[in-house]
Amino acid sequence: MDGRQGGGREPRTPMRADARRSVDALVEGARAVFARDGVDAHVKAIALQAGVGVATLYRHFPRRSDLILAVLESDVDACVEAAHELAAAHPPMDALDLWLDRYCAFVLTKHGLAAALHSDAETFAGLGEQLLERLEPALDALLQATRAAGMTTDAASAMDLLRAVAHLCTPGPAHAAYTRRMIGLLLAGLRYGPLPRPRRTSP
Amino acid sequence: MDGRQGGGREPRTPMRADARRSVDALVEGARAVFARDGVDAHVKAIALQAGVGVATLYRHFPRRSDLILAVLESDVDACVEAAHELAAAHPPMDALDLWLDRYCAFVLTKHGLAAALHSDAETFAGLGEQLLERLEPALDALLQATRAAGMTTDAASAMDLLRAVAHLCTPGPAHAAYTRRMIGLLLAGLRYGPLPRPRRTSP
DNA sequence: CGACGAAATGGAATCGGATTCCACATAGCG
DNA sequence: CGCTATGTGGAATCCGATTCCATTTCGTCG
Repeated sequence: MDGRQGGGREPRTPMRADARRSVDALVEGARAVFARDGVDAHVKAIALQAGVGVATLYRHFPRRSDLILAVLESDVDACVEAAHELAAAHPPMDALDLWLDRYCAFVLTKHGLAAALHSDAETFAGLGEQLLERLEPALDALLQATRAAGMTTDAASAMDLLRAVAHLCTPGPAHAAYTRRMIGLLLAGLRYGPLPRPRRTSP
Repeated sequence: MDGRQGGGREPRTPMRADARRSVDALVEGARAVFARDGVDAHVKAIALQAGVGVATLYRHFPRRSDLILAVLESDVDACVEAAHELAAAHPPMDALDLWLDRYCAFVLTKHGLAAALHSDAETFAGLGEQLLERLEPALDALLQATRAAGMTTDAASAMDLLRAVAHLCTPGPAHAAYTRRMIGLLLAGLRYGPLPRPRRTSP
């Protein structure tokens, strides 16, 4: 990755004003086009929507995944903030549950992009990790609170849960109810701890 | 879908012998190439491996997903059989747990293909449903047994679980331990039932 | 304030691979 | 054995991603 504008906060070389304008337009355009056409939207459509040429797109986002990542980052930040607010406004277990709901809604909305996060191709390798790592401290704080209250076991880490929910959410918005039910089950498992595994008797 | 060779068992018009040979070669070739190059393998590579022309490939499998589906079907059948064997050899809860393990291993092995199952594109729409529907009665039998023994609630159906595990497995073989842990949690949730949801206090 | 060099830009050119087309081959049948 | 519908290979076509480069614009420094 270039690291100049996608993930990094502090560009070493101050970016030229027109370049910053292009990047912003591109991210906004990509958000709109991804929402309309899905994650496999044509590169040209994004450039058109942003009002720039394709070369400009490629200059700033050499790989498609860079663009996806950029689009997702602002949503992630909103999720992090929601965690703090919920923690302040609710008892630990409720805050945890409600935040998972919030996170789930985020992944559901962006499910097309989220699917790309764990595509098998190298194109997307490690793309999602960066997002999850940003989310991790927020969820970890919620979890620490429920653990301190004796409401959950440590059978799964914050990262574990983040991944699990992200995966559970991939089927798409039509299955929102299903997803929420599965997350509820997962949470109950976390509450009571895993079952003892059976001993294998035959191979 | 064509329905002549992919999913259907009984072709209405008896297929010509050379055509059947092509189909078999294609499926075997695709299995090999997918395993080597991943689900995005070049169409040409598959045709080459099968020793046929690309037109032949397209004639029998107009869409890529048809080929993927064909490759997966035999593995699914093995899973169904395993369910029956485990049910006969173990107590209900153990059989369920062990079978989920088996199913998880299957999805993990074919995770590249499994990822395609819930891709957002229409290309793959409904592709996985067919497989899950074949698996569903097998798991349902296992679940009925655990329910009869009072070991699980009906908080999730067989189909629910099938989907959940399939999704949980998508990260890939490297995360096998993680996946198994999450499934354990899910199972514990199923054992004890979901937690009551908190009432929403602020929007 | 007004050049000048580096960075950025747009659109045309290129490239790669999926999909389609069609003239030829062969199985299955009388 | 010959006839017809079905199946086949590979060449032709099409489509979109990626790269290239002549031109424009920014930001700075004299």
